[in-house]
Amino acid sequence: MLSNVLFYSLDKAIKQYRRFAQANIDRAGIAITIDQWLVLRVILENDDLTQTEIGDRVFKDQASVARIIRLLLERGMLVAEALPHDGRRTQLRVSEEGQRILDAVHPIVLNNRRIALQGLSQEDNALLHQLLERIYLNCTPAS
Amino acid sequence: MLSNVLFYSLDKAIKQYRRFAQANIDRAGIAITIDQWLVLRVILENDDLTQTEIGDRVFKDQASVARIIRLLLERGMLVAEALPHDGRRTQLRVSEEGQRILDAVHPIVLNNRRIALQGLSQEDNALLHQLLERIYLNCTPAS
DNA sequence: GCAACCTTCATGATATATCATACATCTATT
DNA sequence: AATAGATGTATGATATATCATGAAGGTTGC
Repeated sequence: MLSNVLFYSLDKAIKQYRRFAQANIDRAGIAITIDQWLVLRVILENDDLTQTEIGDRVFKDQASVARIIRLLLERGMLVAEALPHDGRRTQLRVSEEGQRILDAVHPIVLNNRRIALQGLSQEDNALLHQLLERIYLNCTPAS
Repeated sequence: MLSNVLFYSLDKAIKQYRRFAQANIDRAGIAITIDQWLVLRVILENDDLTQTEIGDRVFKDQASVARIIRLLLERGMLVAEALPHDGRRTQLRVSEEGQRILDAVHPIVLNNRRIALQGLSQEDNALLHQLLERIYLNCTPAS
């Protein structure tokens, strides 16, 4: 039975949550995807990461991060300036427009989470995080 | 903190599991993606579904299913024949090659699940499914 | 039997994921 | 300082996700 497949249950929950969350952002008239939002948030919190480091934090490939950053630059949510000490990199900064969008998305994210977790106790929530982390570790090759 | 974001934890676990599972299939020299495998399995279990119905079961868009089916046909894992009573549809069947691949993937899937769930008790496992289902329902608009 | 509507499937556009690779630049070693 | 190796970024190819739409076929009501 497919429903016994762990992948299937996880995939089902995350996809529904993703659709729900994205729909609520869209409905608010905010032009950003969840993935772009994640990257933008990481850059806001730490603006001197490489693309690979950003990818580690948001669990994306460097190539995906590169393309998301390009979009965020094109749409004016990020600005870049050359770094004098390393010609390969640029200094990324969340622009005012980017900050405006982050501010607008924030309450929506909180509300999404609240609705998604309705009926789950604090202990359920903690256990869920713990189990997900355990699965993550189990699937992570020893390094 | 990003780690507080439900989406983030779910995304992290499912992505790592997906990479782990796909790597094990690749390592066995089997040329199929997890998503193709899911669709193939559903067709094996029920070969008279429309693309939309298949999509409902594997939690994919009809457009995604259409493209996955085209690939499965191109790679000889599925065969199609016209349905006399409805010119829009075709009868899909898992080919011998498709069955061979399903058989080869099966033990790998079981092993993936076993490893991913190491250290989780029966109750943990049941609770995980239950919590994921609850999140799914919470994110599903009343219909 | 025809018109209006619905279903099924295909496909274009855009975003993301993954792998591989190319290119530039930086660092370490000698 | 020159070179070898490591790092940072961009991009091509392929697969998938989502939305929108088009085209063909089916169904219903009249």
